[in-house]
Amino acid sequence: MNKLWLNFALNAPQIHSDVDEEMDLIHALLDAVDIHQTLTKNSLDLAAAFDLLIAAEYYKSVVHSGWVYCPSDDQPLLLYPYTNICPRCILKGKFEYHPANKPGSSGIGNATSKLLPLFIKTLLERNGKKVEIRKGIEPVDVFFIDRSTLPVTVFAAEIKASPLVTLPLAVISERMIEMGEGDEVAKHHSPSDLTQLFKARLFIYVPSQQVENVWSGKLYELGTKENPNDKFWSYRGIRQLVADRTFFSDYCSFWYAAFNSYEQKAANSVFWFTNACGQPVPRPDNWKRRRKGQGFESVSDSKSSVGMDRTDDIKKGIYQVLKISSEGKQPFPSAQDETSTMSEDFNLKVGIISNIHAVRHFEDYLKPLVDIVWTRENSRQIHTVADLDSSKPVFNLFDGIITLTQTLSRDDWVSSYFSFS
DNA sequence: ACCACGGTTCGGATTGGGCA
DNA sequence: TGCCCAATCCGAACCGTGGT
Repeated sequence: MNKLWLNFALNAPQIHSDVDEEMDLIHALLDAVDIHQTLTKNSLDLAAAFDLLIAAEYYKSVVHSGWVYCPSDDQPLLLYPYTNICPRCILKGKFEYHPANKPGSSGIGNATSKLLPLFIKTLLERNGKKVEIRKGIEPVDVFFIDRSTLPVTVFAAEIKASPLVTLPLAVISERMIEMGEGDEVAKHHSPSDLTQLFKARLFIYVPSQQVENVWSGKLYELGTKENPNDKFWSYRGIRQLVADRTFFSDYCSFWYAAFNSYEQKAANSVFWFTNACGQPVPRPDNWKRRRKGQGFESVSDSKSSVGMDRTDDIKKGIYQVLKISSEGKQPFPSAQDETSTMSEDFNLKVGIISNIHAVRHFEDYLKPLVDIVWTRENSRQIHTVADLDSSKPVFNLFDGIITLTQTLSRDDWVSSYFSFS
């Protein structure tokens, strides 16, 4: 039963980016947000920008397989989608199944739980705050440390990060033909390898609204992945792209629409680009069945939810903050602890950090809990606060839930420190 | 250096609640 | 009642860490 994590919070290793490309992209994204936000004043820009950072991470692992050949329009494309459909056909209202290209769980978890703290740190620093982020241990993911207060304030955070959308990659293809009944015919919509991946001109496919609810894809050039070891091609590409105001403005318009449809489960074709969009409606006759059972594939499973919106994750997060608070804010006195000297005195705050607030599940899963305060008391005779020793401290279940889209705070320090604008 | 361990995310399988 | 889908349960794959 040690509380090492508490004693070493101030001395834990600092989190830093070991590659320039990451910090370069973060700054470029925040520059783009600054410029765009002065025009639109839309509070979603930060979260939209963060999705591009995750996208850069996803695009790292693009491979030759997993592309879909889409012959429609005058320009055939090979597309590399991140939900289970052809992204171009869906904009015409047609569900054309093709498996999504989510990278494996392993690397991505680590990357995002580092990228979100770095993104927030950079953001706060650009607003003139001094920020230290340190690697948490045991139940804590990351510590945010504010040394401008006395005593020092330490925010112990549980991190949950997951993108709303990852836009498909695209390459321009020549029109393909195949053998039909003894004659060559135009190749139809089908899975295909991109045999010339390296040095191919890779684009991001951005849905752009023509007229009310009519969308069509625009291609923005990202650049090239030079060879298998070219890990940061997408970081370079997106950094250059976001300097283009047209791109960022188009992208944000799309992202707002996607966010709205995610929130309302609206009947909008860009809805099908968002994670956790569920089953296609109406389901086409030839829609793919699941491997087992009589169910059908989804476009994107409700489990692959957005931000902190996965139900399992909310529950896990609440347990974590409760455990951290209980151990950290009101330590059990024990002989062992008396002898161990706390390296420094600090004020502990506890909360959850995510890219996007719990849009769908706040009402059912979080709202009933937000106003809970607690204390530890082993008497069974407590029925009102008056039964408690009046000097007994009482704590918040969490001091804040900080996300790029919305901050829920129950603490003055949290409110002022994590104000993003 | 190696290994065992626990933590991460993702996604397949199962459960169960709401609705026709 | 039976069907459908989101919620939940659980395991795979993988990573970092701490002990030997």
